Amino acid sequence: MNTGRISTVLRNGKAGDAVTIAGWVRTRRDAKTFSFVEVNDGSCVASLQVIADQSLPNYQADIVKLTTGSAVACRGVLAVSPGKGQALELRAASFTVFSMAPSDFPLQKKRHSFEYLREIGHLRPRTNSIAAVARLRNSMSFAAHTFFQERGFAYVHTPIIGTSDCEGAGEMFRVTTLPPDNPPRDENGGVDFTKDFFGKKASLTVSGQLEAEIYALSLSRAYTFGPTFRAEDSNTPRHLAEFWMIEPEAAFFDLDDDMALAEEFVKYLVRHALDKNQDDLAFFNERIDTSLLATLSAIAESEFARVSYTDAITILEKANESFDFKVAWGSDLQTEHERYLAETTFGKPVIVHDYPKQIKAFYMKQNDDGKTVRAMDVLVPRIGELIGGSEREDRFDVLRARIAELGLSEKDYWWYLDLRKYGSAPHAGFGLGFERLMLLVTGLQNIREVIPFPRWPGNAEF
RNA sequence: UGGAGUGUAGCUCAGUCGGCAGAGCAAGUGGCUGUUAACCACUGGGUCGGGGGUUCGAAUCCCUCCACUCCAGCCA
Repeated sequence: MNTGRISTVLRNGKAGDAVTIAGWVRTRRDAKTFSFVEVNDGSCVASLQVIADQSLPNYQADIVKLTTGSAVACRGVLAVSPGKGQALELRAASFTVFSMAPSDFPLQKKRHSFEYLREIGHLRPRTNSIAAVARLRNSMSFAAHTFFQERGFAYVHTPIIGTSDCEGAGEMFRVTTLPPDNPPRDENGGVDFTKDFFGKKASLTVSGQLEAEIYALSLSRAYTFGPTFRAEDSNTPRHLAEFWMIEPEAAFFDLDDDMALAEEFVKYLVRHALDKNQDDLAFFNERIDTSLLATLSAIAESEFARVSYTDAITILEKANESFDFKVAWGSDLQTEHERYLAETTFGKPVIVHDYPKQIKAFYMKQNDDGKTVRAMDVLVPRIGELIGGSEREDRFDVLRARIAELGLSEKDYWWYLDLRKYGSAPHAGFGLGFERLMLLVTGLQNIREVIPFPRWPGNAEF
């Protein structure tokens, strides 16, 4: 079946063109001697208005009974539409009905709540909103790869399953093939994981960073883009149990290079959306967030603010604002503090850098002041933390001492330490939560809407 | 996981002081019409989230459980 895409027909078609399209009926309106059938194939927000005349052989039998959700194909000729709302319409010469959606089809020609749509994950991409998310997500994925490819970063597939028990980024999902009801026991009565598939405890990855460092210290520039798993009991509009993270890692990069890369990356992606997904963004701007286009244009053109953690604390202490959480040097910035900085103080994305070492991970490079590390977070209005990154500790002795100081086991990190022993080099990287980016570019409120099949506590149906 | 809120027709919601279960949309039937979430009329459609209690009587008050949403924490 040689069908055209509706996006192409609407963009390039002219009156008189013979075309065939296929898709799903959004709505039908009957006139005296013909029917208006709006068909959408997911290629763009717009549907194509098909004129089905009563002279069609299956007019009475099928067409006037078409329901929302039915699957059809139409062959005919494009014509200038005399009605308002569309430039072109398709005058059908033949009209095939593949299947008629019964009356209990869950999607109707009206707005549904996103909560309801989550319950019908198998059908929700047939809505304008979720289809627009899917197209934009595809476009953003492609742009992320293009950005790094253009800059000499190699795409590295880091493992999904790992056995390092202490990456320090939250609760992990255990991977095992041991029988849950009667696992092998060791002499202390505990589960004997040496009998497990990998010979030790294994989990789904919480970050590809440590492995990305291996490739950064061989290819110089590498990045990962893959699924990431956190078994936290999180129930918020910004967290998922399974999400996609982009993690570039570059040798001979210091924190300033890292921050510059992060800023360039975010702007590149936003600009790409503004350039290549105008129709979908216009849809979100109209239906979801009327300030979206203005916000994205501002981000694309703004210079991100940079402020040290210490200066940020000073700003927050002087702020004429009653925070629920006390501001104090040495404690982590709360969401309310981050939003105040991004939304009120600077009114644009802000990069906070050089955090106290006690609130950051062991692998971050220590400053000479003995108190802070070369870490940075990119905070954006409305979303909060979009990116977290750092320059990595590349000095063998310093890293080893830090591991000991935190009571971590050196033998768990033997290969990570080896990287500092053999040809160590300054390097830095960051992690960008892909779904957080999607929140930014769609204007949507809940992260469960911007991933095709969201997973959160109690939910993994589709 | 803590705090707050919500749960009524397929969907979105109203339901007053505890007194016969409602509207719009969707579906079905008929009508009208180059329509635009088309329109008009009629028809069918209910475990009021589940369980327990108070009461002559509970969608409504009380207890409990469940689900979802928002805020917060964990973070990306």
